[in-house]
Amino acid sequence: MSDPRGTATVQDNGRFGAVPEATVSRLAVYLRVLTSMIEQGVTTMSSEELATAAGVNSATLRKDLSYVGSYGTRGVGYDTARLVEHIERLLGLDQHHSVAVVGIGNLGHALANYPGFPDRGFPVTALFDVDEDLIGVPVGGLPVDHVDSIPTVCAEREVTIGVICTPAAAAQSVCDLLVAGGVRCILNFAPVVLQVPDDVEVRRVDLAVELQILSFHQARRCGGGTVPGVRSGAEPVNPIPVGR
Amino acid sequence: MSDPRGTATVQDNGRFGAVPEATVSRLAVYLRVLTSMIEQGVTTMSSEELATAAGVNSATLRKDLSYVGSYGTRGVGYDTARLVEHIERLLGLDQHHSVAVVGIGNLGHALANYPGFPDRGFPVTALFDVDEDLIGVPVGGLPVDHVDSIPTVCAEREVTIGVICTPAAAAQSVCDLLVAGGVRCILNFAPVVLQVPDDVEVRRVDLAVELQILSFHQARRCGGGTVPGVRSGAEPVNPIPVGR
DNA sequence: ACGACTTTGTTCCTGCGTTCACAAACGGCT
DNA sequence: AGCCGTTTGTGAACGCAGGAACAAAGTCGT
Repeated sequence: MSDPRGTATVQDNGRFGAVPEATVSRLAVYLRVLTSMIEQGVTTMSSEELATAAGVNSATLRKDLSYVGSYGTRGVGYDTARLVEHIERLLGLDQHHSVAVVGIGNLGHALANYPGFPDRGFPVTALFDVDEDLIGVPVGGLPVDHVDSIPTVCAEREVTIGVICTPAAAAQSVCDLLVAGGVRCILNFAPVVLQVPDDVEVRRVDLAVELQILSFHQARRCGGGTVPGVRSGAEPVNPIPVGR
Repeated sequence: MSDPRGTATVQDNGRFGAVPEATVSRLAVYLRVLTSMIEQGVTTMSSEELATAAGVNSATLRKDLSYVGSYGTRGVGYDTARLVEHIERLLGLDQHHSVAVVGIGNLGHALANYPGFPDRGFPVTALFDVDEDLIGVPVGGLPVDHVDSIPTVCAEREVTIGVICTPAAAAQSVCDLLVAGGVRCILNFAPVVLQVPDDVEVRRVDLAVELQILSFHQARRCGGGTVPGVRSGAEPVNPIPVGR
């Protein structure tokens, strides 16, 4: 009934020991920084340098790297090329990936053309929409297929990751189609909580939620600003118990 | 030097007691579920119902709501309308918000037209780009201004949130311009860690990182599957010490 | 009007994640 | 060759978040 997924630790089961979820997301950041530095000709970085570049504590970084069985050299630092290689392997980036984008609206269109996907090893190989006018139209060099063909096309092209950019109402049915097509990783931009089998991993990105979080922080900083007159009128001036 | 921001608890300072960061993001989700239910005519929900709809534990939900000084009725549940009102106030949504999008490429174009922003209280009131061909062109009914005018335009239109969709190389300078224009909340889609003053809040959304996290989970589940031939060839078969 | 049931609000506790601090290891210099 | 400074890797402590369990409170039925 309850779904403990979310911020839980990834309970190993495989080749590597258990790697915390938080570490995984940071590893992806390190990877980006490292590749960027390699392009600039940097061959060695200390944990301190890499940590500041990634915006984290150096101790956290070293502990994160210890999960990948890191090969740093004491007194020198990390070999950037080797570290990239190891992180990529841990993240499974040495395996084949193929992305399908469902819902070619504004956002889907943008993601279909997003260079960051193919650049980082995630080629987009299938596009889907329900709109007949879009079917067959090439977007970013790839024709759009009908959502009904999701299961067959995804199976054919060995799609590993599905990206849902549909309206909220269509998201669950699209999700079911992706799962039927063998897709077990889903990135969901629709503002709904998807129901999936246990062996399917869903990550939700809600852009409006991000703005609301920012709004909270600003309201917090500004201090005042609560508009009067919204209250029901029966409550005391300070209804919220301050402190805990 | 080190920047502990990120997953730290929001250390109060204001009208409400300290609210954990994780709670804030969930509150935004509850808000979306609640407004959706209200549209369907639901006037009362129990913590159990709301929790399952939001995909969280009911105890967690109740604890979250306790931070907003919740007004539930024991034996009945929560009045949806009142709860929405309280959450909106806590998140600062009763205050005026105005969003600027910088970088009108594929992604910026999509965000400028993203209905979820105005629908949830975040009207987009300014667009910026560096491309001369785009200046003056209306996107979603709003003309694009040059990035050089960011400080003045943001100040004029009282922009509270800046969204950066530029290439990585331009992100920091754009960020500086936004800060100069009085913007203190920034949503950054560029894959770089921005340097900002202490009173500016930055949230980063890296779409490729999301895919990499999914990739990790899939690699983890599949078990084997490491493609041979990519290796340098000097390492033993099992270079990573299994277990810790 | 009273009892029983439902549901909230809260307290305690467990577990994870982050940080500090230190010992082991390695390169460079004399 | 041996010493020293530097940096990694890790063990321990701290703090926060999540989950279970329970008492207070309020409603519904009789």
